[in-house]
Amino acid sequence: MTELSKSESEIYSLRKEKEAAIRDSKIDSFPTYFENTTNASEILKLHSNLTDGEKTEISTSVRGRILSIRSFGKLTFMDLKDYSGKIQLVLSQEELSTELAQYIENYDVGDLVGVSGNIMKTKKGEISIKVTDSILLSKSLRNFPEKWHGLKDKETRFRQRYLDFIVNEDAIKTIQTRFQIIKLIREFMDSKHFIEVETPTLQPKAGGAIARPFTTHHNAMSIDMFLRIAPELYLKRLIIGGFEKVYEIGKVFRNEGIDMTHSPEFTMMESYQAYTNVNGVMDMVEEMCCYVFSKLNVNSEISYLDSKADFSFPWKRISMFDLVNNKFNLNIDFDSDINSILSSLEKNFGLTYSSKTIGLLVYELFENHIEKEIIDPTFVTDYPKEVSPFARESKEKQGITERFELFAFGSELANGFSELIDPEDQEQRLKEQAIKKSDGDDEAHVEDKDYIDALEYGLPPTGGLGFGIDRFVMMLTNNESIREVIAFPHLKPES
RNA sequence: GGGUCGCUAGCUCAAUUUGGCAGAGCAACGGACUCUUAAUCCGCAGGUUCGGGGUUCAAGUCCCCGGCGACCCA
Repeated sequence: MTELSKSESEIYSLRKEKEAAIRDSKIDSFPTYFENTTNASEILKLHSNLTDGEKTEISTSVRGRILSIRSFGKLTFMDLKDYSGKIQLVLSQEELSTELAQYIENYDVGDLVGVSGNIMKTKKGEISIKVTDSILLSKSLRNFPEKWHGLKDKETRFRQRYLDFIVNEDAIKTIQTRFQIIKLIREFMDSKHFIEVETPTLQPKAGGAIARPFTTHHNAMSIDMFLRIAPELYLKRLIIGGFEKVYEIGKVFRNEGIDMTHSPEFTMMESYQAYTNVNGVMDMVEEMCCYVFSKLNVNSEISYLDSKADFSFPWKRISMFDLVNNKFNLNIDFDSDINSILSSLEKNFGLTYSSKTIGLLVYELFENHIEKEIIDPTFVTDYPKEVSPFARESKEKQGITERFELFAFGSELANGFSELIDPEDQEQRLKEQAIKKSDGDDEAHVEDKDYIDALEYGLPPTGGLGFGIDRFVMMLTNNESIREVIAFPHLKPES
């Protein structure tokens, strides 16, 4: 137990005394099981037609946490909260046995109790339970945050997330929506006959994305291992093995900074489907989001923070080259002369770039000047080969891949492509990454002979997708920070 | 990695500008109260001002070092 301050320990010992009084009472407390007949919101829903002041003989029992107590001496009101909502309890001392009345005197805000009683409506019109019996299920020994202002301090909210969930309805609602969304994504993928799989989280090589991994060590095998930065290369091995449609929802880990949109561990849905390509993947993403929106009753007009976006389908699909050309009034094509474009950018916009290739230049211009401005959901296509080591090169446009990233509200939501299936090409691309790595780029991809071996047995033409669950949830729950959509976001220990 | 701001009672916040007894509301505790729902009224108590050092007669306040957090930038 952490050390308590003086006022905290006073409350602690006081509540310990009340707990002892409860134990000393003839009423047998702290049962391991308490049967309820219904829950708070069900009661409110079923009895809204009562008239003010009406009392019924309908008996009910519920269980939950006491959120507040308003006492009038001989009449006491309490708010009881369970998973479904809140219900008011009315306790009239004259209608309870002396023993039970004394017993309930020992209840505090925060205690978990079971109650039985009859459903009624107060004179002021609040549906309540007139308590006839109650039992303490678990005692709270700590002082709760204030009921009106609640718990605001972000650090405390995330360090003691359970308190946040008890006190802040928005917090619990966000997490509920998160898991509902994940469930809906599963439903959709299952309906499309994808099978859900699990691939290694501990990997001897951290592959499938451009990111710095967390490192660990396996003692028995005596090798360093890495937490996965993506499940990609294993999922494609499953496609090689004959699974034609697979997906995985799980954590990936990237050893990078933490900010409003980045968490070192986050949740991705990755899917791979044989015999389709980048266009099929974009279609599927749209269909999947459509399913989620309709089940969540989300309007196609989505408000997020200060902006509004039109999520009606179909979503715009536009080449990164077109976006850049429109923005800078240029006419860059995959085979343009880089030097004349660099000088034109400098002359007309005062922008100094030293990109080595057309592809890298377009990519940098897009990242620096355009990405943040994309509000309506948009599939940006034609990613340069240099930044897409696993995507298949376009047949028509040299140096450009069949790849897209989906953006909305200035943030990346998804990434997908026609998978590179040629082992020689793949080997060459990873070699280029390895050179970057040896030049000091610790995010560059490692060579992976084992994966190349697998490709040599034949990967069918395949469309792959990575879909960022956390950011999707942020947009649908109107949360600015990724921490809000993660039940237990990481914080540095205090000491 | 750089910058700005913050950390005061269990919670939400004052007091920092100009160094001069560390305060309020809610929660708790004692009392009154049978229809409240931020209940009301009376009373009482609660502090390592994030930690360490320095300046000063005097530091929550100024200076230095450290911790944690928030935001902005790269």
